[in-house]
Amino acid sequence: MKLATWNVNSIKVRLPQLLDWLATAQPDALCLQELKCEEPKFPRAELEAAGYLSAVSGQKTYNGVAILARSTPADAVAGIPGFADEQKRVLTATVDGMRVVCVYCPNGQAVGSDKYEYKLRWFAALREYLAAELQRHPRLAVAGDFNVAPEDRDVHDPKAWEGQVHVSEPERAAWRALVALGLKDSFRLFEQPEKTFSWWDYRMMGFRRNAGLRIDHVLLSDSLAQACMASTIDKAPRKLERPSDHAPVLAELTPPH
DNA sequence: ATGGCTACGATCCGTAGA
Repeated sequence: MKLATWNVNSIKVRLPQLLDWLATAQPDALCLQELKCEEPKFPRAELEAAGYLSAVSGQKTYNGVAILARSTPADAVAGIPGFADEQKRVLTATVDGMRVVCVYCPNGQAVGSDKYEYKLRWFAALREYLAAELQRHPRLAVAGDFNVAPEDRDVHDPKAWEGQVHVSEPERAAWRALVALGLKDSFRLFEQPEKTFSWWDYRMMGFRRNAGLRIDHVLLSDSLAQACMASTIDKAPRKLERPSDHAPVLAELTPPH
């Protein structure tokens, strides 16, 4: 089974590319971020016609997350229970006996800003939630835009980025605290080409220069990690006209016994 | 030179992303 995540940066603008990508990549489950779309306007029918049912937590202009799957994502829960937040950044549902948490982690804007403090508080709440969810669901996947580049090798120019938001030590510590729950970065389970990234700035010809960051991730609990056969980043959609600034990240798992 | 795109909702620019 193929599990994927993609920050589409507007479901409305990217729908044609999304439909093409679903037909080509054929994921069994797909986590989407930055829908920028309220639930009533979510293109449910178009996706269903393409063979995908959806759970959606939408928001106008900002944020918004969804989980697509071949059958209805079950037992969907929006948000982090007990963490009051207007921003629609988290959606959890069960797909093929696997608990899938779709996350759009805060950007943080700048180290020391209010949004940065919110990012760190948000990660602490996510950690508590995932700890509890892991107890209930040993087969757990957390997929999405984490807005953290875990290590310097996930950064095109570590010197230029040193100490900046997305790579600062408190953010990386928050990432490691998630991993310490017993979650594996699926991408790093395998040998990977150097300078593989999942996001490139629209400006300064970021993609042409491969000036990117690896900030989109699929984390897998131990039992899922054991079943993981491959993890890749598909740069093809980033090459299209009017692309999202993020590329899809995939993890391929052998079916459960 | 700290900018440069892109999307959105409201205009004819501001906010936000990363």
